[in-house]
Amino acid sequence: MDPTLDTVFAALADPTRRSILTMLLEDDMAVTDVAEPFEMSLAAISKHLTILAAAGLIAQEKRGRVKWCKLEPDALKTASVWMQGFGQFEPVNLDAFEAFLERELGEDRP
Amino acid sequence: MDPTLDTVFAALADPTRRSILTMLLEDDMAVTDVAEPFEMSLAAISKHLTILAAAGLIAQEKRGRVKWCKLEPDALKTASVWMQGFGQFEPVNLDAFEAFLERELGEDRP
DNA sequence: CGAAAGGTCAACCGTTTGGTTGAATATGCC
DNA sequence: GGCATATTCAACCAAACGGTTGACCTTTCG
Repeated sequence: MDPTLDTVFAALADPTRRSILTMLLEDDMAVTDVAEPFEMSLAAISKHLTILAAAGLIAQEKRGRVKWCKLEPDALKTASVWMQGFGQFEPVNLDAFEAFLERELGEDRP
Repeated sequence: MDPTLDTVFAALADPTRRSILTMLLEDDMAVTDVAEPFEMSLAAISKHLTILAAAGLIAQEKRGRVKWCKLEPDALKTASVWMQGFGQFEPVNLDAFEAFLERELGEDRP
């Protein structure tokens, strides 16, 4: 909808929402299944998903009574490009990039 | 200092703070000079700078009565790497990532 | 049909955020 | 010493955030 840098970065600032994105890296999920590993109400997760969708980070499609959530990484591009403007000072760090999948797909989930 | 993804993304979520970072791309600045173009109080800018420093995005060094602020892009690297992890499945974003690497690697050439 | 499952809505609550103002604290300068 | 400059501190405020609960639709299924 209106994925500005504000909304994207604000959406990414919450650990629960980042965990949700990481979960969606593996597969599309229904809202209830997204909520399952978290120790908070379904309504709270529903709100988080709304925020992620408003930021353009996920898309939600209702099929039957189930609402499927899937990753929509385009919104990340805007923010990523913005950040890379500062990257000119960064040394190359492929190690960190490789460590990403290990760390995020491993530890980060509740 | 505790530059987590939480604090980094939260710091980046505010447009004023992103503007400050952009200004600091050009040169190090004193707090008063950072505040000058904004239509808000000096105290407000001082708070923003504290948040940026807590996120590790800037460093502040006091010389005399002037506190100099300089960009500290290392904290961005963590967040950038995190984001790029999502981009790898997206062809469009893959291009951005390749461009990023090309630029970074290009610095070594004469 | 009626009941259960999947989600959202609405109202509420405590905490955080982003801003203000005025006083306070250093530091530099004549 | 005394005054201006640079910056932070403290108290306050409205709005936004992250969560809860209970009521409410919609869809599926026996």
